Amino acid sequence: MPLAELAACPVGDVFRRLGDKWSMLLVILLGTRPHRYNDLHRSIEGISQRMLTRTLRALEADGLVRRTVFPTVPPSVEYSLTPLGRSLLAPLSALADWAVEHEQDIAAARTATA
Amino acid sequence: MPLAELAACPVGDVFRRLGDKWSMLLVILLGTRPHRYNDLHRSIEGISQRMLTRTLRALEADGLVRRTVFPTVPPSVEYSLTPLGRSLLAPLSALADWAVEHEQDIAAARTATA
DNA sequence: CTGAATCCATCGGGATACTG
DNA sequence: CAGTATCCCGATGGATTCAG
Repeated sequence: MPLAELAACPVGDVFRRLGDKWSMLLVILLGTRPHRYNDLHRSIEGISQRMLTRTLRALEADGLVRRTVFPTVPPSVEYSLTPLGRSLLAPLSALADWAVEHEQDIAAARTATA
Repeated sequence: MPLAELAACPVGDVFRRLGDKWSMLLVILLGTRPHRYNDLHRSIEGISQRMLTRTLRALEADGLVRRTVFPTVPPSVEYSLTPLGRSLLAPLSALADWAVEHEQDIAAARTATA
């Protein structure tokens, strides 16, 4: 795999897209099961309504998340991963596993520097 | 793999750390071979001295990058990946491969939305 | 319940100039 | 060569309020 060539390419875009505060968290969470709006709002703990909506809309525009409205009373909206979004779960999990394996290494480096 | 539990954990930290504009680019670039300062500055095309230095320092504090100073005249500084940094290349490549495979999917979703 | 709208603080990040 | 020091701007993101 030509890493040097990949660097300038879409890899950076993907990281910038998912590198914001909540995107990757939402993808992982929606990877477990579909969620409703307030369901997500309660699950995430700390996200504002504004950022939840904005992040969901961005992921929807990227084709990673599907938004399904059920015309009930009161209205109910379900968010789920698209096939593209689900295909992202595998490489995302690889990085998640790395993070878990090495979190104390990073913490150690930080305290050593501090 | 317990995805739901991982979500709240260090995964977010990793993404935020590498999600800035240049970090992941530097890791991939340093994964190919060690580089000197101006070497990186020329290779990256668009990065300012300020951000190059700041990003390198941050990666160094995270224990991902090693900075080696050779006391020559004029001074020469080499940046390379630590073992921890190299261990990150594998999951990073997985995500890079995903980005390359699906870049047209994302582009298609974007134009469909726009 | 599912948002939209507005206001405002913080921060990332670029341009430029200067230094050992 | 390898940085540091300032200045400055736009984007990110939180709090709050309003609405269908």
